[in-house]
Amino acid sequence: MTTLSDIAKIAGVSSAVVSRIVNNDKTLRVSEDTRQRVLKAIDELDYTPNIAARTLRSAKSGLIAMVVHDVTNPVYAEIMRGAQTAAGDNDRALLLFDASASEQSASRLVDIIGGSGIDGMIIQSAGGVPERVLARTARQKVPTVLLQADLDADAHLICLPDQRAVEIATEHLIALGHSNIGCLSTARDMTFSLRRLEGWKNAMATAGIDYERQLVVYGSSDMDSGRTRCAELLDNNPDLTAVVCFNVMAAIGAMREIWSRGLDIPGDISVVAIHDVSFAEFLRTPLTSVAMPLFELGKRAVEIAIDGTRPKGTSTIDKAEPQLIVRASTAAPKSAR
Amino acid sequence: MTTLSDIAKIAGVSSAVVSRIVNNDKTLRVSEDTRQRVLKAIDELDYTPNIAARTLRSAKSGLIAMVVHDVTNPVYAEIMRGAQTAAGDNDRALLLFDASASEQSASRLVDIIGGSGIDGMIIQSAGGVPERVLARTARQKVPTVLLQADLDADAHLICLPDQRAVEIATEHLIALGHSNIGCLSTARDMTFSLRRLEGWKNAMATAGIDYERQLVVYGSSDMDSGRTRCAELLDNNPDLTAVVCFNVMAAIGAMREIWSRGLDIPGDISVVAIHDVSFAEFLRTPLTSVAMPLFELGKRAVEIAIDGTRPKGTSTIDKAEPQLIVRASTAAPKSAR
DNA sequence: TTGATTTGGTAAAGCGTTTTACCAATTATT
DNA sequence: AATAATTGGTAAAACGCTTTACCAAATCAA
Repeated sequence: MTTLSDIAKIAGVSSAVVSRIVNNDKTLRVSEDTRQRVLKAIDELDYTPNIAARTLRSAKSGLIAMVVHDVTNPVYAEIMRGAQTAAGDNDRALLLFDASASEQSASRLVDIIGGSGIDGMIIQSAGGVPERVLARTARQKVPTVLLQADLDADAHLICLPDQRAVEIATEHLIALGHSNIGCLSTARDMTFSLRRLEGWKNAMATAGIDYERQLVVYGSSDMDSGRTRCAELLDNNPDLTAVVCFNVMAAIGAMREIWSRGLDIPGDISVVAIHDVSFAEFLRTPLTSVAMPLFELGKRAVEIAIDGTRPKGTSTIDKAEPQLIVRASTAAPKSAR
Repeated sequence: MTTLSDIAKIAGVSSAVVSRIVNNDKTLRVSEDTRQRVLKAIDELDYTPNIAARTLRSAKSGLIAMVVHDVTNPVYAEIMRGAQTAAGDNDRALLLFDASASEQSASRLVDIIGGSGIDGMIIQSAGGVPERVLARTARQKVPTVLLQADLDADAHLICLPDQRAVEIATEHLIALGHSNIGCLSTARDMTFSLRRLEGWKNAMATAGIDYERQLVVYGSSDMDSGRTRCAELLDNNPDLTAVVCFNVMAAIGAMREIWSRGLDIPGDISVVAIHDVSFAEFLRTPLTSVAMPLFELGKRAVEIAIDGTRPKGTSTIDKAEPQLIVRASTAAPKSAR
């Protein structure tokens, strides 16, 4: 491999000069002639700095770890694309960990954190992250950005306008005439679930509708969970006419359960999901959803992770209101027809 | 940070011993007593080897780069999960690059390759990878694994049973009575598209059905492309009664086009897709598909990338036959009813 | 007793950068 | 002409690890 000193030798300077030219050191004074010689040598030998040496010396790897709950969920994929883009734009690369993959994967992550292998960490998967990972990031003072779900950790937190999104979804149902509206929530211990629940309660209260505890069930964000939790919801609430699902994949599972009972959507039950996906329109019943800026969430996460100056705290991505996209899965309840 | 020599000092040995214990060097002879002292110190100080130093010295980073065409496509996400799992199981981590993300991202990748930052490279996105990336991997002799699409590169190639999958799909349509069967292919310059096309031709020929060039259109693997190419297909082949789609997301786009013309699936046109997705069953018309071992593909890619002994060449993942999953999007053509 | 072997380690040379401190020549100032 | 300031660099010390070559002391064989 070509090294700094190879270049230095050819250009007839010390490697210090080459390093400082490569890194664009403004305090370096060098004649234009010398600079050109160095640049020429770099170009001719196609020199690229060795990452490991640079990392060792500078203690900056240029790598950001991203822990995602489940890469196959299109919702999270969109976040990843945002993160990916921001990483590229800021000369970083993304180390991906799927929390639902092997346990080994977490061990590896702990080693990388402990070994000063990353400059920052983004956690999309609060519930699925082993305690030891968090402990390590804390000990190593790795700037950590939590997405959506707060944790008892010294970290940044970026949120979506969760409460507002669910308010919008619920208000939509209420406007259609529903009052028996269930909540297919995500995990109980995630703070974003709670914010969303507030949105539901708020919309219900504002409309003067009484709500009961049994109108809420907690699950995760996949189809299977959506189906089983929705079954509970239906069993416990025979009069239910609508359900707000906190994740679009869970919503698909919920629809499956509804259909499997011979019920019609939206004839018997209206369904609205938080987050939109590209194929929502082409489902058996096109799914009404509330879109949120997922790409932006990923992008901002990276930006915050690499911005050492920003004080820790919570920020919300609320440039735009969540967008209600009305499709066929919501309609007036029978009672209102 | 705790370093090797911190441990050495505490345990009263040289850092060489500590290193060799950490790395589990079988040629090291050391008294059980000493070993325990070292292990104890490591445990107490919570020592983790510095990744950069290790990489610099050993020229092995433990990182594998994975270039994916589009992380939001669930088909590719499944490949990533496989890769992720294998990486964890082999003490590696995955560096993710989305070829459809920023151009900067590719530059960053080139720098990392040039800087000896990765031990291996997996390319899922043959068409989308800039020439300079390939040039760098070649120059750096980074073990490269191509997924599905061959390139003019010195690399491993892993394929799925593409031809067989399309044969199965096409045979299914033929068995239903179709003979006017179109092909919604993926990119023309990808070798897997060609293999799949062979499958179609083969099935057609075996059934004694004439086929014409205009029954094939080439596109990419997203919904938009599926829609526009399917439009061409329908325009050019008024008698078409079925279409085989080489990617499931493109298939959804194709269905959209078919529906938008007021045609019925499968009443007027049958649709079958290569690759299954979790929600295929819940589409407006449940989609008949042929499932292939995507997870396995990702897993094997990592295994091959890190196995330095394996000679370069092509391998196919064909433990199991592609699975035809018959749903509602395929039926007998009108002429046969 | 002597020589050979085994045991249980050690010393030190890199790996390729970055960065700080320093300096010899040249030019400017008085 | 003497001093000061600027120009255009250089030297060398880390960063933390791996690995090769080497060695003193203890044990063993004959």
